[in-house]
This record gives sequence, C-alpha cells and structure tokens, in this order.
Amino acid sequence: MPKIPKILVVDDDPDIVEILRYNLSLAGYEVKSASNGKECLKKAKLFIPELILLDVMMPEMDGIEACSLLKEIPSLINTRIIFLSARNEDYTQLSAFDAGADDYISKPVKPKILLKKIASIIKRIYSESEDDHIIKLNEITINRNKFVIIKENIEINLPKKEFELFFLLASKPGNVFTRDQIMSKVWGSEVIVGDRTIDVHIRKLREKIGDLYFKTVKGVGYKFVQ
Amino acid sequence: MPKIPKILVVDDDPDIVEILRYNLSLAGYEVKSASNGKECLKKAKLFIPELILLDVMMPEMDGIEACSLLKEIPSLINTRIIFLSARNEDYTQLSAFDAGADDYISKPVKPKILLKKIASIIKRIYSESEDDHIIKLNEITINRNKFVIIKENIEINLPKKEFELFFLLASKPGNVFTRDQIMSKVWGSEVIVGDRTIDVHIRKLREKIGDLYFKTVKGVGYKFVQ
DNA sequence: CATTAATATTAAGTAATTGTTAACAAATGC
DNA sequence: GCATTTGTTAACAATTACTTAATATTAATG
Repeated sequence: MPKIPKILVVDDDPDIVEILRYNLSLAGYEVKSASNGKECLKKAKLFIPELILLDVMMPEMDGIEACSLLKEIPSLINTRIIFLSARNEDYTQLSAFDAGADDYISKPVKPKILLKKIASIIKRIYSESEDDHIIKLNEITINRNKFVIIKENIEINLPKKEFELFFLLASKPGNVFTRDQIMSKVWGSEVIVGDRTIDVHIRKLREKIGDLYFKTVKGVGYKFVQ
Repeated sequence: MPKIPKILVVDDDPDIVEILRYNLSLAGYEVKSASNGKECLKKAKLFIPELILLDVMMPEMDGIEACSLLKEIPSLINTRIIFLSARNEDYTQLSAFDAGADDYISKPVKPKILLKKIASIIKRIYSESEDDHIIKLNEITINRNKFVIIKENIEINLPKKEFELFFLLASKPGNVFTRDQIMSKVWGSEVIVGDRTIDVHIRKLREKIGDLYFKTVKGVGYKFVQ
C-alpha cells in the first residue's frame, strides 16, 4: 500500500462522526470530518481523501447534492464516495447512484461491515492505479506489470533492462534523457557499467521496436519520439 | 500567470458560442471562436490557444476528427482540448479520449463547472511548462527538455552548442549578450576557444532559424530579436 | 572615403561521441 | 546440470559536432 489512505467522514450527528472516526483511526486510516455538505466540499478539496463517507440527510446541503458537486472537482477524480443513510428507501439509493456514489450503507452502521467495504474499495483504488503502469501511446502500449509492449497488435517481449530503458524513455515521449539520468534510473546510482552499455541497449530496442522511435541527441542523450 | 490564457471555442451553434464567449471573456480569458472543424484548425494554427473547447457534433468535420488533426500540429503541443457534447454516450467519450481529448463536458454546459475545469487545466499547463523550461515566443517555442525548437509548426533540431547558445539569447529577447557572457554561459569559464567560434555558431543559427532573428551589435555582442 | 577593427563566411581539420559487432560472463529456465 | 537468454565489455568503425584558419565583408571613425 503506497501510503495511509485518507477518509473524510461527513455527518451532522457528532456521535456518529465520533464512532466512525474511532473505528477508522483504529483500523489505520487518516480521518477528518465535516458536519455538512458545504464543509465537506471545502475540506475535500484540501484533504483529497481516497474515500468520503457521506450522510444523505443533512442541513443546508444534502448528501446527494454534495456528491454531485464533489464529482465535478477534478482533483477528486480518484475519490470514492459511500453514502450513509438511516432510511433504506429505494428512492434514496437510486438518486445516490445517480449522483455518482460508489456504494451505499444503511444506518445503523455495523463497524465490521463498514470496514470490510472500505477495505475492498481502498484496495480497488490502489490496484487500479497500479495498472497506471500502463502507458498508452499512439501505436504502442506498454504494460509494466507484464514486461510486455504491444505494437500494432503484436506482442514484443523485452528483457528487463531493455524494458526499463524503454519504459523510462516512453514515459515522457519527446523528452531527452541524459546518459546520467538513464544510468541512475535504469541501473541505479551504485552500479557502474561501461560507457557503451547504454548504446548497446538502445541498439537492441531499435532492432526490436523500430529505428525511428529512438532519437539520439548527441552530447545530451536519447529520446523516444512517436 | 505568465499572460492571459487564450481559448478557442468551436461550435456550430452560434448561441452556444456566444454564451461561452461571454462567460470566458468575463472570467478574463482571451477568446476566439470557430464554427466548424476546418475553421478550427485554421484558427488554432494562428491563435495557438492554451485550450480548445470543441463541440463533438459539427457539420463538415466532426470534433473527433478535428481533434486528431489538431494533435498532430507541433505548435499546439501545449494546447489542451476539452470536448463538449450533447450526448453522454460512452461511445463518444471513448473516441474523444482516443483522439487525445484532455477532458469531457456534457451539454448543457454549466458555466461554473466549465470555468472550474478550465481554471484547473490552465493552471496545470503553466505549472508544467514552468519546470519544462519552455520558452514561448510569438513564432517560436523552445523546449529545453526536448532539445527542440518549433517555428511555424516545424521542428528544428539543433546540436548541443547551437541549442545552448540559442536558448541563452532567446531567454531575454532584445537583450544584448556580450561575447564574454556567451563564452562563459555556453562554453564555461575553463574552456578556451578561439574568437571566431561564436561567429560560426551564430552563422549556423541564422542559417537554420532565420537571419532576421539574430542581430549583431558591433563591439558588444549579439541579441535575439523577434 | 580611406582606414581599421570587428564580424562573416567557408571549407577543412580535429575532436568527441555514438554505433556496431562479436565474444564472453552471468543469470535464468527447464 | 545443461541450454538458452540476457547483460556487459572491448575494439573498432562511423558519424557528428566543434573549432580553426584563411579570406572576405561590413561598419565606424575621422
């Protein structure tokens, strides 16, 4: 897990906030709270939580409305929302999902169930963002987990070092990476290898993927161009 | 913020164009508009906006196609595209992102939301380009990371020394740099090279970029003028 | 307008960097 | 343990960038 997941609890009942805060903190999450929709929006923007537990019935701005607004904040694109509601009415569930909720829990909340749901959502967030290790370019898709690149529907398998080098260059198409940068990112700062090693690996990439993609910037380094 | 952000609005419905133009102008952006894909391409090349709001459904050339073509224009490398669409179909969203869209908004557009999205995109553009060492001039864009300059949509690759020299001069257009300054910034203080070396490099820049840009100030040095 | 000093131009030489190949070592998989 | 793949190196070739030198041109000054 990359870091401590952050959860924002929003409810107008201080008792419920306290119960949730206690259980969630104990489970290892970083918790903040708000007592209404407006406060929720303000805090969410700053806190950027992974998850928001949102009460449906609140004064001023209800949860549904708050949710709709939250969903339009770009920085919260990876934030999930779970609704909490005393009523198990179909009506509420429907509008909740309309508003973009990711899950729905009826009060009274049973901590065990809540924690399970949270754990599964958090897990999903992180596993999804882990296939962020996929770079999609025009003609080429790079899958870091599988050490495979796909070019024109054909799989190309690359050995580790070649793959790392390619992944680095393709992570910022057009950008020049100096030999030093390549060295430290692909080989690490302690490893010392000869000067021609990078060239040989570039050679192999050119052979397997195509000459045109790898441009030498003499005196500076290499770059990947589409 | 370095300057007033430019936005190009593209929609075949004059009413929508007017609404957007009104709101965006009010928010402090410089706005131009086009009513179809072809006009969009033409104006984008001249205007070089930071952002293009592009309607999906248009006569002649639809937004998706326009977007693909826009993405191939080098001088628009820093231009983001937001799609506007009446339909919230998955199909459309998919091809929009395939075509290189940066965001997607469904009509009817709520000005507040649109403005927020725009603000966040504009902010990102500027914060990115700042650590990208990009110099943007009227006709020329210099990207230090990519070791490339773009002039009238054409990429010009320069060897290291020439690039460094050009980058130095263009960093302060109009400023005269003495030979000493150039020497120490581009060659370093230990390196000793003959007096004509700078001239030769200036010559090559004049050849590749254009005579008019490089002005000799006799007895003093050189300056880059736009 | 002649003189002089600074800059421009060109081509050729030199230096530096990168490309290539093959051989060998190391790691991996069966 | 053997075969195969991957990683590294060394030697040399090829390429590119940089500098210089020789000569021409320009601009400033009295």
